Amino acid sequence: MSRPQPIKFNIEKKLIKSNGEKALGRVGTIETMHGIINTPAFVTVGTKATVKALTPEMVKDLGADVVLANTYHLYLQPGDPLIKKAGGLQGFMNWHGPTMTDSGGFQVFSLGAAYGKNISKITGDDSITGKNGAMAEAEGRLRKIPLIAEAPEELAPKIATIDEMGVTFKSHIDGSMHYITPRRSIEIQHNIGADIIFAFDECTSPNEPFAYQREALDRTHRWAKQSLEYHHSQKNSEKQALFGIIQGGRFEDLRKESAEIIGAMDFDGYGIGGSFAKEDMSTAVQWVNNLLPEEKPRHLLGIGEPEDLIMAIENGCDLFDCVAPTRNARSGTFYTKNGKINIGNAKFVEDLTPIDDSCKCYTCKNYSRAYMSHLFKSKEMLAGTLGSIHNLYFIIHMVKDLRQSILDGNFYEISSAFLEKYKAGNK
RNA sequence: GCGUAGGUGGCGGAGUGGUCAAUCGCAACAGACUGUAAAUCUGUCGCCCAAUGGGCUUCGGGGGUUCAAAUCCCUCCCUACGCA
Repeated sequence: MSRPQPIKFNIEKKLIKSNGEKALGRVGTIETMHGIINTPAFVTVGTKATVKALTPEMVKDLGADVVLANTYHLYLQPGDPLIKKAGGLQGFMNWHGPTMTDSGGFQVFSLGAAYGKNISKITGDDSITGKNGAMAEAEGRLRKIPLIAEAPEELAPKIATIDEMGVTFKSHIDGSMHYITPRRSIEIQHNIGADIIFAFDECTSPNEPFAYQREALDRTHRWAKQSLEYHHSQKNSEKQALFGIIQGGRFEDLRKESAEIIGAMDFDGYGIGGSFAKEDMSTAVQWVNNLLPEEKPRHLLGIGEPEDLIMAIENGCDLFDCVAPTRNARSGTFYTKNGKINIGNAKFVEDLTPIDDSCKCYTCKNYSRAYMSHLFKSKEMLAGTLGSIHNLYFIIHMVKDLRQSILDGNFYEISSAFLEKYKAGNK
């Protein structure tokens, strides 16, 4: 009955509301083969076995506990057999702490339904209400291109298509065709060898109607079962933990059903997936976390703006990964306690103060906004490095501070004080 | 001094009688980015306005031809190269 546990999750303290009621949030630790993750924890994204612009030593020094890479990307390049040969992800990329891999499920979405469209992990109302479709139609008329009304999907450029058994991808690198099934995703993730891996799921577009969400959810549930069964049939399940993923779009009944079905499967933890409208996220997380088994860790996939992290921590998520800190950093958008700034703006050219005067990161301790502005304007490589150090430090330490505040019993004071200043700065 | 090629918006550089306030690139100015198709993408970029439109002044200076000129002619100024 009891199989060896690849990770051990301990809850140290639960969040208590001011009226004495228990909230969903909690503080804990996840023990993996390669070290401990103190939760809630921000998971640094290193899709292609590298946190863009940073060495592993920098990532470690700025306080990251864990790095997440991507199955789809590493399978295509350099190929998972090579990574296995190189000693797994840890050995290959020289990161000796805990690691995770995403299953490639998100690429079903970003290379499929969302490909070429203005839809992303967080989607504004415009695209949900179909404004982009209308604009494309107008453009089509302008160019006298006949629109095939009954088959708009055929016109949509996508390089991933779904069938019952799996997903066909056209490599974004060289155009070659690849077929990934749940089992194949787990096989690849076994070769990559991260401490925590994810079941292969279908992340749906919020534009899809209920009927499709229903169909996709059932498929994701079947895939979850296939992922889990294959995983447990392999020795790797003794050292790698597998997380199942909850989907269900914006629908309460689907989300709850998914939490119950996936939550009842013997996963080592759970991921909450999906593409959200901003206002949907908090409710979806609450529906799901009220139902998931309390004693297993929960990962809110792909989330990470400061206000979202506060919501996620309050509502019982233990892990969250996000490309925002590093992607924003590389395009010159930095987090500060007073909101985000764009270092490219003219007002920073001669600003000799640090990005955030209260920040203790390497960048803020040693460099000014004027210097960062100069690095960006002159397109120097160091810009992305110093910027990523700051943004990751900011987000990781923000989460660490919130973790501590739960231990100290002042989460609500700390988080609302943060939000007040942060939102005022963003206007 | 003679010859040749040129002088276009902050810069580079298209255009060579009408559809030109003038392709494009850079710079500049702003915005976006949430399980990384991303060191990326988008918008603005002569001036003004009651602004999915309208008005005004522009293509070295001046003058002309024409219904119409950045584009043709004359003249002056300037630049590069060649010859003296």
